[in-house]
Amino acid sequence: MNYTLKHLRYFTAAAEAGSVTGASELCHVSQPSVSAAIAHLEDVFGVQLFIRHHAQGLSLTPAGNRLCKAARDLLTHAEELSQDAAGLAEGLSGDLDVGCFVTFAPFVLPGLLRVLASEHPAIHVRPHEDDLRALPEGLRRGRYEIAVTYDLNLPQDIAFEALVTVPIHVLLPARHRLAKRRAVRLADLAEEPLVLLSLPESRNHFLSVFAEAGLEPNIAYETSSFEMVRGLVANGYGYGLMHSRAPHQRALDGTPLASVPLSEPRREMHMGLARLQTTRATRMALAFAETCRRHLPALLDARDAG
Amino acid sequence: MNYTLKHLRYFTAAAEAGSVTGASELCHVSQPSVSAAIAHLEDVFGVQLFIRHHAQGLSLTPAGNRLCKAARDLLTHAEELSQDAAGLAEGLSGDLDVGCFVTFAPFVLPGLLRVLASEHPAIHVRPHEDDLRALPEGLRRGRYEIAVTYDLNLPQDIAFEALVTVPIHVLLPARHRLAKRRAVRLADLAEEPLVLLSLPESRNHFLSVFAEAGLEPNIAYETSSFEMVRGLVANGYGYGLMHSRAPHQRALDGTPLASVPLSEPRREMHMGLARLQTTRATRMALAFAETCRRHLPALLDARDAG
DNA sequence: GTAGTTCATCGGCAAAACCTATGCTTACCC
DNA sequence: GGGTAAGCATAGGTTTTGCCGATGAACTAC
Repeated sequence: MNYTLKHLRYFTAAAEAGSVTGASELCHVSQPSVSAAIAHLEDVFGVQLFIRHHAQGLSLTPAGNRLCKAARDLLTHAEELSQDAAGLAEGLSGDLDVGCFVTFAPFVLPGLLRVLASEHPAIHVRPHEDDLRALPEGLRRGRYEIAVTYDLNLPQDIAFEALVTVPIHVLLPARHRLAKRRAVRLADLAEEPLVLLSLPESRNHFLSVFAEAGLEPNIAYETSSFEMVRGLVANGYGYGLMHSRAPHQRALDGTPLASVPLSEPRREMHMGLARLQTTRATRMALAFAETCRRHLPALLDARDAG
Repeated sequence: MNYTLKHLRYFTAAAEAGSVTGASELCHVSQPSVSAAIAHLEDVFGVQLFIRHHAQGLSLTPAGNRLCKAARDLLTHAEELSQDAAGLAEGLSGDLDVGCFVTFAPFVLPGLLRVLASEHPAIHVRPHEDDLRALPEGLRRGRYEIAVTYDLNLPQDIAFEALVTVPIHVLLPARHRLAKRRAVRLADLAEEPLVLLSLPESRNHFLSVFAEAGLEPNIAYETSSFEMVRGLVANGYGYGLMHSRAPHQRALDGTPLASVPLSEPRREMHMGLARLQTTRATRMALAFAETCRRHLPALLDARDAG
């Protein structure tokens, strides 16, 4: 058997009021309740807490005095815990863990965080970059409570809200024969060597684009790095397929490259927000989602315009 | 309605075990109890704490993770409070508030503290010096839980345990005609001027000694300071009556004086321990009392021999 | 498909907390 | 000194809470 926070509250109230009756009024309970709580604490602690003065209240014993200070500390600590919880639940301040698909994280997160910081300065986002297969697992394991991702093979337990339709662009060397076209068709590319971005889910996605058209690509290289694809393409090792587009036309080694839209209509793919179906969102997550809804499309358009 | 420490215990156990069932075994309660506790916390905090994986346990949400750390802190804090209480009740370590009659405090407390420190090194005594009237009040107000005092007019609510019988000594100037006697009678003194130690209770005590003998003293001076009495007596302003005897024969100004026992049998007065009737002693107080029983007589004898 | 695992819910029961009423002790006042 | 007021403790009865066993629901794994 042990003590409860309520016992401590009645005890400290009695110490403050200097009487059981006074404490009972402070705590809005009956006088016997306070009396019993004090007796209970004296029992479990094995220490006399108060000296009873008949008809004129109580005094703390030396031991009671020390325990009263400790009890007050514990109660304020408990109060802080409640405050923390309330802050997490309702407040728009504190840390918010957000997952994001690693490839486009540097394209969208900085802008989103900037907007969020202006709308909700007290929210501090902790970004977690993962590939498309790790993101649902991160949500399930509670590493983050919301994620920005593509709707590629999302499991049933993930709720997805599409925000932006993302087209496929073809990356070509700057001097490639197709680089000046306004659009290219899959059939134009089938014979060319492909530098494939090979990440979980996205790899299959690109291949299925060809399969739906009854074509099979000619895979020359596979890499999991966005910038590696661009470097290989720029240097003439093949063409690349991308959803994310950089605002400039150079690979990291300075070699120029071109980006041309794919002309065929395809099954659309979307960038959007993913959360667990079953969980209740915190207010911070809701605020983040609202910011994404309002600003994510514009952020991507601005990139395209630039 | 609020949360209890038990709720937090079940919650943190579930976080550690990664499952409700595991937590129920850790806490030796049924699985529904843990389940209900978590649901209750999620309700009062308004935050989802866990992500439920059907058939394979739980994961903390980001918010749950933060609250879990806070809950663990609070629980260890609560555990410390219990430890403190247990230490106060049973342990022989910590602070012990002790009252002592101001006049003889410098005669007995240093020696007592030295013996106590060797027997119970972890007990730290905080001495509180008061006059005989303030001591019972200090006990009642919880300023200290035990006191070393005389049994002079002690109220009914004070329990007194006599340890040493203290005789009255007569202080005389070194060259006084009675200074060489082995003992003096009250009748020898009645006409002499008296330098009276005038503290609450003790003043009346000295006067009643004369009254019982049918005599009335000739009060020349009154002072509340032990050393002031000695100084006045040494310089020839009268004789003094004392229960406490210094180990030397000089007043603070260097003037010599003599100390002679009073010969008459009188109502005895005792030095001993005072506590409130109704309170239960802590183990530290009991240890202090035992130390006093064993060493206080010897300490006073040694003083007399020296 | 079947067995195993795990969490949530339900109904009953026991413990605890609470309240009203009362008793007991002391302080205060005429 | 007796009466009154103040204040804590106890008693009895009611409500609330906590706990358990059983059951249901949802998923995994073979």
